Formats: sequence, structure tokens, C-alpha cells
Amino acid sequence: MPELPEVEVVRAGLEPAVTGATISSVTVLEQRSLRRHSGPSEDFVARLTGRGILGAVRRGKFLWLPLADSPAGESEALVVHLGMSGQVLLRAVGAPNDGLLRITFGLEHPQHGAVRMDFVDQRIFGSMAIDDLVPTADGLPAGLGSDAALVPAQVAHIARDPLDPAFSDSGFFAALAKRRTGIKRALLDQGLISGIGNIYADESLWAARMHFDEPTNTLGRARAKTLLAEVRLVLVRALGEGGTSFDAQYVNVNGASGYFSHSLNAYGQQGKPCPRCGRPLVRESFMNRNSHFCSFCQRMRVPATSP
DNA sequence: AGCGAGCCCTGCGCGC
DNA sequence: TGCGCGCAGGGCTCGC
Repeated sequence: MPELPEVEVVRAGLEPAVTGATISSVTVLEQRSLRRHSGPSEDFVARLTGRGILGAVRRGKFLWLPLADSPAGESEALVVHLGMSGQVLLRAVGAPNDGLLRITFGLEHPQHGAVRMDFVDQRIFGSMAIDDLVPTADGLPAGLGSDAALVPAQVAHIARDPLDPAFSDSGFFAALAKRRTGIKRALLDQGLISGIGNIYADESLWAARMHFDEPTNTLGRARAKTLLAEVRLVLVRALGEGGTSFDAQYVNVNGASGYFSHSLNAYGQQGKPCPRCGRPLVRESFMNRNSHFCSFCQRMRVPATSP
């Protein structure tokens, strides 16, 4: 469950269950799910077993669980990226294993007792890793879920997401004005603004009535503001509905689906009438993926030339 | 700097 | 019923 709302649903579901819990056991069933971990699976298991979990933090599509008792004062965290098809599920001890289970943790919580935390991932684009926490560049809290200004080293290059109170709107507008690229490319660039993927990029652009390939440097401050406002609106609405689920793949920690797929205006709606103007929505190949949009409402805007 | 291509993968739904 | 194809929410690296 990839984009910000889906990852936030997972974070919020994990937070009460894992904060204060101790990892009693770790079993790695699929080595490739540790692609982002620097050591072998034995190292991963040995370093996690017996450790306490301090919370659940998210920036963009990255999730991490800060760990207690880090060696030599170095702060460490268990970093999770769901990739295209990853899930983190909380299950009763003894529940049957999912066929796509890659890594499983036994957790012991002082109040809630024993629970299992399962990392399930069909395509293995997702991964887990132990990583060092490093200070944030701006000294502000790294993401949602913790006040600590510490971010996993492998997440440090990821920009803040638009729901982060420390996200700089003016910094984002300035970066857009400086870049020579298309607006959807910019929205999908996790180093510029994080958390947005193909679904919410298309939904935001539809809401803002912008063509996906409109150049960022001629967008102008007012239209950039409109776009950012629509991005936030779409993300918040999707979060309110538990994220977007097209099938059983994208679920919360209890395995339940979100409902935002019923609210999609553009993504996956090719051939259907545009909810605004009634003309058929189209799908166009873009960046090895697809863009879904209304070719009437979202016409390429020709920037006004100075007289 | 920015971009396209390639790569990492499995499983599903569809048309034949 | 079975097979092959196209498709899928992401991100990293490389060469131009």
C-alpha cells in the first residue's frame, strides 16, 4: 500500500500496538525483503531480538520504528518501505501464515500481551532494514509520530511530505520555479515533495485542472499554490477514508480495505465521463506508467508571454 | 540537472 | 481449461 495515506493508515495502526513493546522473536522467510539492510539476515535477527520499540514514525512513504538500547549511543530504527505491494499486519499469535509472508516478528507488549507483526509482500519491492538515525538537516522533527529530529540515514534524502508541519511551502514553490521539468514528474520526485504516487498525482492534477506535463518553471506562484492545496486536500480526504484499496492487497494493520477508490475522479477512470465536464477521461503512457486525465479540463496551459 | 531505460519481482485478470 | 500477455500503488542506478 504505497502512497502517503495508505502508509499513514499503517503507521497509525501500528503506533499503539508497537510503542513500548519488545521484539521477542524475528523470522526472515525471504532474504530479498532485506535488500535495504546492510548485513545478512542473521545480523538483522540478532540485532532486533530483545530490543524495545519506541514508536512508529513516517515521512512520505517511509515508515520507521525507533529502537531502544541502541549500541554506543547511536540511535537505530527498523525502517520499513512497503514498495508496491507490502503490508504490515498485526495478528494473533498462532494465526495461520499468509502465503506471501516474508518476515515475521513476535512482539510482547506490557499491556496488550503477545502479538505477531507480519511483513507480507507480493512483489518484494518493499523491504525492511536496520538503519542509523541521523540528525535532520533543519533540526526539526523528522516526521509524523515523533518529536525527535532524527531520521534514518537512508531516508535523509527524502523530502518532507505536504502534511508535515515543517514542510516549507515557499521552499517548494521556489524549487518548482527553478526546475526545468513537468509538474507530474515534480510531484512524483520524492526528493522534492514526498508521499505522492501515481494515484494522488493524477487526482491532484485533475482537481487543480492542470496538464501533467505543464512545465514547473512557468507555473507561477498562484497556480503552484492551488496545486499544493489540492494535493493536501486529496491526501487528507483519502486518509479520512482509510486510503485507496483496489483489491485485498492494500489494507490496514488489521487487513481491512480503505474506501477512497470510490472517490477517485481520474485515476483508473479512463473512458468514463469526467465528473466535471462529462467528456471521456483518457489514459496516456508516462514515465513507464500511465497518466489519467481530462484532456479538456486539463489542457496544457500556454504561459503568457510578456508584451 | 534531468530524463529515459532498465532493473528489482509476483500474481492477477483478460482475451484467445 | 489453459496459456500468454499486459498490467499494477515504488524507487534505485546508470548512461546520455
